[in-house]
Formats: sequence, structure tokens, C-alpha cells
Amino acid sequence: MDLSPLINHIRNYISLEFSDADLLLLQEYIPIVHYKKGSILLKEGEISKDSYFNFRGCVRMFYNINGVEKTANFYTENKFITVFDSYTQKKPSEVYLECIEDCTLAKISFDSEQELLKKFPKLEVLSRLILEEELSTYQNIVATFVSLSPEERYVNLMENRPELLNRIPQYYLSSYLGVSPESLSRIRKRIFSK
Amino acid sequence: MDLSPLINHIRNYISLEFSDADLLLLQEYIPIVHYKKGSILLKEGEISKDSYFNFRGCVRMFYNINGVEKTANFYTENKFITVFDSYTQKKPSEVYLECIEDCTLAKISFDSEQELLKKFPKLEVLSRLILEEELSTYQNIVATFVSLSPEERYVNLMENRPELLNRIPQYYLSSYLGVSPESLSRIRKRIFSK
DNA sequence: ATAACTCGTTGACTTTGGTTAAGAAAAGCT
DNA sequence: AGCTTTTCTTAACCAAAGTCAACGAGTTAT
Repeated sequence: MDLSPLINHIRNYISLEFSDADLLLLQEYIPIVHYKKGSILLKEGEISKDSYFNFRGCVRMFYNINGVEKTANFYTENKFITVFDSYTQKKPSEVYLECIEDCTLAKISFDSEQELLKKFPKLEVLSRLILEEELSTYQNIVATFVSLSPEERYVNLMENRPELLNRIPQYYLSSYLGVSPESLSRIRKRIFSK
Repeated sequence: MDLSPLINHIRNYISLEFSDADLLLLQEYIPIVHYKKGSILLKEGEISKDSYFNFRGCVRMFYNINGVEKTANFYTENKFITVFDSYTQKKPSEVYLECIEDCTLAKISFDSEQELLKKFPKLEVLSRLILEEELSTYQNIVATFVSLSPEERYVNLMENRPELLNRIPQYYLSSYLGVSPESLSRIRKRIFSK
């Protein structure tokens, strides 16, 4: 099991080198797990015991509102996946996490994380940076809802996360954009006939 | 100047008692400032040097999109006000902060905060908790946009932050809900004629 | 291979929101 | 008080989104 994509990614946030012994320790604490498309990592009401780092695949975060699934976010390669409310405060989750592709994830249990933070105190900073990045992501999402029409949000998505359009089924995208699947279909028709 | 509302509020997050000497020190580092309605605390493009704790009044966070102001959040009594991106990473702010009422705020400069963190290391935890609370707030806002209609978002606001409805002008609320002022007026008419 | 299912599109219809413009109501000012 | 400015409402019209239903292309299962 090769953690190097994770290690490399950590270097984007903080300067921290690991010795060979460190790496063995990391590999002990952080298993890499394969999940089949359709696997549910977390259900509404459960307390999230693990956070993840995405090596390959796509994880969808969604709410179930009266039986209708509403997508809040997509986590693709090299993203950390944490349901912060539930993970850090041990509250029941309001969201589901679902692998919508076959996924390869580093699985970091809460207890392992605490151990690793003792061993590598520098990682404290990392978790704060990830939290800030996540906040920034959500602030941007709110900004698009407050300031853009559904059509403009779709165009915005084409510009900012074009890779999503080719790999995410449209009915997931539509709920992420806050419109019905039929509307997204018509929005696309309008855009591409221009 | 009496910091006790702030001290009491901090107790909601962490257990931390201050001696009389501590209090004097806090008062030295954290001035309490009065702002007139209409005061701008931060402009787009500026780097946020201060975070605030709201004793009294209401601060509005908004984007300026092509000359149109779009409200992202309202901060009322006993809320911490921080533009995290800009404050922690010294990036130009994308948002404005405006006092939409006469306000009394504790003003915490970045440098003071660093000094205080040295003196009271327990406060480190506090800043993380505030960050998590802010993330949770934004996740909830996204949830309402993804899953509710404008009318339902207004009803949701009546249920969850009813105090806002009586003190915030409707044209600010409308941009917070992502609709035009005229639409909000019609939404209210629909709701109250039921 | 065919049946069942999933997903995307389209049409018809209704509801809702955006826009522009006008005016009413409320708040602030001298 | 009277005047001005700000805020809210209403109307008319158009564009867009929701809903329901049908259809077809593509996939999966048996």
C-alpha cells in the first residue's frame, strides 16, 4: 500500500518530511481501502468515526430530504473527506457519504488521528488548514447560490470544475445545482444551442 | 469597558477562568469599539487585520457582484465575526463587512490574538471551535439552498432565526435568501394570506 | 436475446421569479 | 409639522423552473 499521493498532498499544506520509520508508522495507522461504486461510507444519524483522503474515485455527500436526495458536495482525487460536525463533535451526521465510482481511499480513524497528532504535532496545523479550505469551499458555494441563476451556476461549474461534468450523472449534478433534472436538461439545451 | 459578555461566551466553548490580572491584560489587548450604523469594517480587496466579537448590533457580510450587493451572512449579538480566508491567510477579502445597526464590538487584531494565544494557550482550541461552528453554519446554508424553495427558505428563517425578521430590512433579507426584493414581498404575501 | 431498469430528453401545463415602473408606507431630517 | 429618503408593495409582462407524463437510448440482469 503506497501512501505517497497522500504524503505529496500534505506537502502542499505544510513542510514535513517523513523518515522510513515514520512511513511504516503511517502505513500502520492509515489503511488504504477499496470501495465498490455504491458503497455507503456514512449514513444520516450515524456518528462519523473516520475521515478519508481520496486517492481515486468520487464520493458524494448528500442530504435526504423527505425521501429526495440533495447533493451537497462531490469529493474527487486528492481531497480530504470529513463530516466535521459529526467527526469532531461526535454528533449524529445529517448527511450521507456515498462512493459514486469505485474508490480507493485512505481511511483515517479518529483514534488513529489522535495518535498521529501526538507523534507528528505539525499535523495539527494541517487539520486547521483543511478546515479552512473546507470553509472556503462552502462559502464559495453559498456565493454562487446567492449571486447566480441556475444557468449561471452550471456555466460556473463548467469553468471551475469541468472534470465533474464528464464523470457525474446529470441527476446528481442537478441536485447539486439546486434544480430538477428536467431543468438541468433544458439549461444544457439553452447553453449548447447558443 | 466590560468584556464580561465575551468572557461568558468563551465559557460556552472551553473551561477557562481568568484572574483579575488576566482580565486587565485582556482589556489591554481587546478594545471595545462603537460603530455607527453604516460603518464599513472591511472592504473587498482589503486584507482583514481584525476579527470581532459582537456585543450589540448587527454586522452584514456581503459580496458586490457587478454593482449589486448580495448578502452572505448576518452576525448578531454574541457572534464572532472573522473573514477567515483573509484574516488567517492574509488574502484580499472577497467580501464587505458593514454595520447595519449601531454596533458595539470587541476588536481583536491579528497581532493581539497571537500575543493572547501565547499567554492563554487554551484559546487555541477556541479558535478551532469557532472555525468549526462557522463551517457548520455555511453547510446549513448550503443545505437550505440545495433542498428548499425560496418560500421554504423564508419559512425556515422564520423558524430558525426569527429575530432577524424584525430587525433586518427586507431587501437585505431577500439577497440573503437569493431572491429579488419584489419576490420576497410576494412570498410574504403568499405566506401570510394562508 | 429479451426484459427490466436507469438515465436523459421533451412536451404540456402551472407556478414562481426577474424586471421595470409606479406608487404607498415608513423612517429620518430640518 | 412638512419634506426627503428609504423601504416595501403592487401590477404587468416575460423568462424560467417545477411537475407530471411519455418516450427513447443505454445499461444491466436473467
